[in-house]
Amino acid sequence: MRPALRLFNTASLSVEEFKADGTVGMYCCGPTVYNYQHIGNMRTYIFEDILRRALKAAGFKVNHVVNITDVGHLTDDADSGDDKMEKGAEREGKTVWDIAQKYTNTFMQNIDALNIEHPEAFPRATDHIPEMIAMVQTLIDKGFTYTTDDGIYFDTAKFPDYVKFARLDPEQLMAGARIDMGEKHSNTDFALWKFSPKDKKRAMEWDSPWGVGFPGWHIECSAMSLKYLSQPLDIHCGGADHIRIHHTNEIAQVEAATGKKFCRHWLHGEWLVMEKGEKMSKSKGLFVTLDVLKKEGINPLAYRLYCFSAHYRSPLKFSWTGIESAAQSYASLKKQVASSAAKTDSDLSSTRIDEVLTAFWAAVNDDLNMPRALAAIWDMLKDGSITADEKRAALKIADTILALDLLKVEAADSVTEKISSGGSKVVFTGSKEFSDEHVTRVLSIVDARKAAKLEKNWAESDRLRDELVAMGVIAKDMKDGSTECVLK
RNA sequence: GGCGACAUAGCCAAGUGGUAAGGCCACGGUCUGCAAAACCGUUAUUCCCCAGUUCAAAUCUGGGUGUCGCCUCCA
Repeated sequence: MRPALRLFNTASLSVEEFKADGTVGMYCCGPTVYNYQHIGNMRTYIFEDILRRALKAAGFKVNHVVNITDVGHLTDDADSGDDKMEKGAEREGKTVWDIAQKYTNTFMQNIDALNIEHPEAFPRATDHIPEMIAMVQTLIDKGFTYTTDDGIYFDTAKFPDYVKFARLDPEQLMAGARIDMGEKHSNTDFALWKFSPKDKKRAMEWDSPWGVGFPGWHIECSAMSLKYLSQPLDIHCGGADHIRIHHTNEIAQVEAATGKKFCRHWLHGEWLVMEKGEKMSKSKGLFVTLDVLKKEGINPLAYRLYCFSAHYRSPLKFSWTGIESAAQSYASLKKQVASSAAKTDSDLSSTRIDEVLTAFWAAVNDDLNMPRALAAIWDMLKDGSITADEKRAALKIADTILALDLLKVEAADSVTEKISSGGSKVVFTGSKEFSDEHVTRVLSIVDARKAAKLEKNWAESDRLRDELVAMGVIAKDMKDGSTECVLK
């Protein structure tokens, strides 16, 4: 018996049993494609992927939508702010459209590398300008807006429930305001449509009933979520930063426009933080991408495992020693699976598998507690009362959530086999690439060491191994007489 | 300035009233000429500090210290 799926809801600040009729409509805030997504962004998508997989495991169908934000929002709320897409284009000497395509592509590559399932829809903001204009028009018609010199604004004073979701105190927000109010009536009012500057043509702008301009920063998610999902949405996710501004504004504009509840269940992922606890952020230039990880020889799935070490609602500290320990953990997990599991798939009763995975499902369904779920997997692997067949079958099921390719045998392409001139078999492993001459030198040292070992000249063979270490090579003597060289 | 979160072993962390999960590292053992790998085992009388509630507190309350986040685009 698996327990019912329980999930934290930001709206109630408590863990609730999740219920839905059949299909779950789920909207997750996606990337703005003006630059690389860093691994902190990826942490949120991994959390949402676990949510998606847990929903499916609990028997729900999922209709999952993730937006691609390819409209340039401003870097700040004042007129002086630059458009991020335009800045990206300027930086790389390309058009904004090229920039959007480039970073959409790398985003897709990244999520694929992390075994993140694709949602049912990936709508792009620029394909939905008419829907956004229609929603703004509705809000205008219903009297929730006012117009200033630079745009059409949502009047939060007309929506008394505005403060409810994030439990805001408008007076206090006012007191802390650091931004230029411009002509806004209230600090919490936000733009629905911005007019293009009169003296400058923007790279991305559209005609509207109110003049040439571009959509405000919150309208796209609202317009697109309502186009692809039925209201109220069952689930809406995003990063923790979205609670106070983005999601609060979304609720206001949607509920004002439709008169109906926007979304039932909200989940927010916490930050990946740097060693001092500061969040990884693009604007601070403090970030690591998946490609950087890969260059350092870290398997993306080791990063996925790293994300499971903390609960999604807790900040997770990132460090290089941390990611290396995750890589180590990932390697040893796969080795355990390979060595302890039987070679063939077996048909075991699902009751028995669920029994073996009791602790695992209890953890997953308890608000996606992946640290506990992983602990359950380690405990299961060490449990002598569970057979190898059962372990393998259980891991296959657990991997529908973990998606760590636990049963997949690694392709041997990172392993190179060479025969030295002395006839020794040398197997090269490891992530670093070495030049041909470097490899040749390693081979000759391996030969020399082998000769020394045959003469039982241990001092010489140890010296030669040290020499290899100095070159960044760890030599292991294998049972079959070959030498494995790990390049570091 | 306002609001909020967090503080658990060397590191990453789970645990929200019943006597400290798990991973990595380290250490010991088996194996090895020695190593490496693998396997087995060990590692927090204690959860930032002080006071309180309770039969019982890492978990609740009050105070203090520290770190971070949000209030501006942001996962």
